[in-house]
Amino acid sequence: MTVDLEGLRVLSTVVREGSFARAALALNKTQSAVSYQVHKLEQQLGTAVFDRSAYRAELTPVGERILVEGQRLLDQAQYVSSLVEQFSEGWEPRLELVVDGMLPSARLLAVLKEMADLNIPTHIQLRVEFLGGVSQRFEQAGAELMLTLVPLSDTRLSVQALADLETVLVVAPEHPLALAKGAELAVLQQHVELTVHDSSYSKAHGGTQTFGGERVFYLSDFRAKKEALMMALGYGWMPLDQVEDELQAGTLVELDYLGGSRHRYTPMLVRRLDQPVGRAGQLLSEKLQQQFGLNS
Amino acid sequence: MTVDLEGLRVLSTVVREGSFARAALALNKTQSAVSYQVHKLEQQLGTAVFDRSAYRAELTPVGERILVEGQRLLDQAQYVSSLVEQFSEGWEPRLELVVDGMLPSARLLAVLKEMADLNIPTHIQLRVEFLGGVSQRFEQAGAELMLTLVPLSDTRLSVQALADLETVLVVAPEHPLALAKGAELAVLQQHVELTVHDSSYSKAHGGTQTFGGERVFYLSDFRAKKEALMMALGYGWMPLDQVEDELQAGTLVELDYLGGSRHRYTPMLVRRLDQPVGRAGQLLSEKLQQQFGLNS
DNA sequence: AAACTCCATCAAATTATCTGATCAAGTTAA
DNA sequence: TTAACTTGATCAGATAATTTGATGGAGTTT
Repeated sequence: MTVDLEGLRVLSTVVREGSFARAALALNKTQSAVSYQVHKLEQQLGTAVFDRSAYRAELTPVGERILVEGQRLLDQAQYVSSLVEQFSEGWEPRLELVVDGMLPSARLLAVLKEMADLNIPTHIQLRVEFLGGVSQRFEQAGAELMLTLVPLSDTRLSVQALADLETVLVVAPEHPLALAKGAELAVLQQHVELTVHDSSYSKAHGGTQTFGGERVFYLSDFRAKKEALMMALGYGWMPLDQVEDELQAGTLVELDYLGGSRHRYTPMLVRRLDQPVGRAGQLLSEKLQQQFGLNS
Repeated sequence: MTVDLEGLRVLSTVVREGSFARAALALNKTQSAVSYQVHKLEQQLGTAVFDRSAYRAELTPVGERILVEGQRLLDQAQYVSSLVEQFSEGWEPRLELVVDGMLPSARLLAVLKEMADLNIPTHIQLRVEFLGGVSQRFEQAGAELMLTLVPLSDTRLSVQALADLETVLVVAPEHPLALAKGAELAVLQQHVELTVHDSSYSKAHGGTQTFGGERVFYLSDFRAKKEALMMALGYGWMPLDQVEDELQAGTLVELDYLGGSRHRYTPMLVRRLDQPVGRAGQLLSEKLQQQFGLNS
């Protein structure tokens, strides 16, 4: 009841060549084999594809439409076959990159767009995790690459440090801590800290928990965290590039904390040494290093 | 060298069912037939799709990707088959509508969008022509429907008059004719008239020609004509709805012409009586009548 | 009118695919 | 740990699908 590709291929050739006989020639078949395939296709569809009442067979309206859709089908089939060829040329079928959500997403997306524009056969999967969640996911999901902020020492991994990333301790201007001068840790602990939690553990997403005596509020990502900060729910660390506009506009202010209100992280591009890197992985690594800059 | 659908169907079933044997059961085949198809597919692709080194066969990375692309292929094949079913339920494979470019295109597009949203299997082709070109195209291309402004009397056609359409004679305010009061035809003829020409004849697109002593400038469509009018290249008739904004803003002004600066056309929805109307044609007719309104 | 080209059709030959049986290897359950 | 199963491969023979090659009627070209 369903079509097969050979029938469609023959249909397409007949239309292109203009007659059954010439299509047969083009396909290295006999004319009767072409006739057979056309009949088979018509039987599968349950409708006439050609009108043979005249001298030369002509497409019926349905036939015209089947031809168009069938061509798409043939092209797609061709693509599936060509995929494998590209895989054997070093392009990997899948490439998974795990990144820390603290990293500037605009840069990441720019890199991914560049990759997409190159029309690479590789499916690139991006996963966003936080802190420890990054390397955990990297291990467990068998991802090829990760961009993590947590240092690790595993001799089976290749680690390439990228340009530093700065974080700032911020609060809303109307929050009591905004006025504090040279606040100590004890002062901070009297208020709610907002934290983006490792998403694999964040079952209690958005719920308040007591943790080591401090009051911590867990959020799913930095977008939610920024909103919570601006609503003066608490204080917290934010990547500098994600709050630059707010600091400028004064909708968020930098905390005056004795322990230092700025902190540097070093993003690291990590891949496995025991697994060969495909062409897409290689390319992605280069583009990431270029976009994020090498550690100076 | 290229894949066939049966192999992909089997691949898909094996993955869904979890083993060759259970796939065989689901497909009403024997286990060895499934094995045969998988081998065939792998040979066609030139790569292993399953890794059989362990107890149960597992997809290779390439296999996973082939599965995904193959599924798309199978869905598309299913769609091609289902198309024919819908055609036999009264939906025509193609529907061509020829319209006069003077008609308000926003309304037309609204109707076409409504049709598209209904997810109809019919391919709707819209052709824009002008005046006589509309019925010419209707005849020659064998279109199913037309919206024309030129009255015709053919007993083999069904003609349904729609709500009138008004045109205005306009010029740019800086054009000499803008100041003319009660201009006669002879006065008009001293200036260049801008006309949208029947596109099938408009080889001399955009060129000036002498025609019956009058100087006429031919343009390809009303968008170009409006621009030319605003640049004060000449005077001409425009559909009221396409220049309402400009008349309001004063970037175009209505000519004071003795013969009358306004003219009414009656758009007519025409179809052939000798050909049955498909469901899409029926639906489109109704929506056009609804959108453009019946003649009062 | 003669020579072609169009496509259909049919029996026979050729392939492609499936069956059914058997096997080695790995898993499960008692 | 053995006995009973399951997993997928393989092979010869059976069956089904496709192709060939020959023929014919109808329409075209020269």
